[in-house]
Amino acid sequence: MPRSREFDLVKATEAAMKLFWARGYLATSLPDLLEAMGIARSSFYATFGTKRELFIECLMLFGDRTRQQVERDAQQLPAASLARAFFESTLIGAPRKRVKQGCLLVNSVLELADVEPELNRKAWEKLEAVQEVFQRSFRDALDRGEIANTSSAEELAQRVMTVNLGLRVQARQMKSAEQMQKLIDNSLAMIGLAA
Amino acid sequence: MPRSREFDLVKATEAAMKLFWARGYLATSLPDLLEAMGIARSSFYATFGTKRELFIECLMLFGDRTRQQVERDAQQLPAASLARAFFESTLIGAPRKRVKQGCLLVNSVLELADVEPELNRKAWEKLEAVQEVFQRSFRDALDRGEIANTSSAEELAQRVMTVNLGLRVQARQMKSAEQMQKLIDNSLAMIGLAA
DNA sequence: GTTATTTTGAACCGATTGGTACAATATTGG
DNA sequence: CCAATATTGTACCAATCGGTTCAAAATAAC
Repeated sequence: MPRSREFDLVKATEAAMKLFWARGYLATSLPDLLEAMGIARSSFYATFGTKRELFIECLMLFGDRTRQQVERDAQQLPAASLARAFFESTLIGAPRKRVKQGCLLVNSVLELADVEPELNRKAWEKLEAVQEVFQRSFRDALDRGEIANTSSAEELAQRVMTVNLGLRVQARQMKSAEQMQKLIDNSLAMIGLAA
Repeated sequence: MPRSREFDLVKATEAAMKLFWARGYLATSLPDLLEAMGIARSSFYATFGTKRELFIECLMLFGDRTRQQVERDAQQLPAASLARAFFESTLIGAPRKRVKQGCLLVNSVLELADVEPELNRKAWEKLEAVQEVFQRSFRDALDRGEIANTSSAEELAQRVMTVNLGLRVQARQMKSAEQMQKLIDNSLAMIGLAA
């Protein structure tokens, strides 16, 4: 048997994801990817297929990780503070550089809406999956009476999603963490979850 | 004196704007622009300069028109219903195709954040100008006591901006006008302006 | 008609795009 | 050492990118 080991496949995918995340799908060239991933052109096509296929992998990776994070939080936190935990961990707790990259899914959905409908659809589905986690959490909390039932679980999740999208766009412009914190506080107050 | 007339300069710029609006800056090629504008390659460079310069023109045109529209509404409507007027006119009243294009400024800000900092800055400034119109309107209304002073004008304008960004992203995915209307209603309820 | 100039179309530029082909090399198990 | 294969580097591909050049054609004022 032959040379069995490869480069770290996950690490390489993550490096690509970070690049797509920062620059977008179209603006990320193949040489850019190769350098960031630390592999040769031939290995790239042998391992990951086309740039498109790799990008889809990155979308999946990012989407699944985000959903899993919210699911973990949903098991440990009351539904009313789930949104704050999500916003603060990704928009305050994360390194400033990463915050300024916004969200790969949101970036992709906007960049590719008219240009790459299939990629756009995949990204949007992942965003909807996250919204559903919020919605389930709100539904459970409503059933248990932990939340005032002035709004439905669907409406609450929709609000979180709208605010989330708005915050991700602004995150790409934001200067200080203080401004971001104010923005988050104001947004959470607006959603109407006392917590 | 010579051949004085040209093609319609404004019409051509608008055609370019629509293309940038739908596809984004990077994904819009020069041949695409020429066909949509109905002019020859040589005329393009003689009249508009580079693709970049034309794009800046389009950003300015779009931003100024949007701000002017909000300013007009602000003179005729109570501040509390300004946001609804803005959202409904651009997200419900407009042709479905245009709604799905979202907002040129929002699209650009997200697409170009890391790739074209200067273009990103110009787009963001235009967005801030719109936010300021909202803020002025809220301030006047607060001074006149037309709005409950539970939130400051700055906070209210910030909320409108966050919701606006969120809605524009979702507009690129939305199917029916009914869903969009629900989303708008839910968002306006969240902002907390009884009107 | 003559002259001035806008507009056009086509040819051309170097650079870059995503993707392929392949021989050389490095590493593994036997 | 030998055989098998993962990986590399390089050369190459056609296509497209944004941008330039320039002569020909169209249109205007005189």
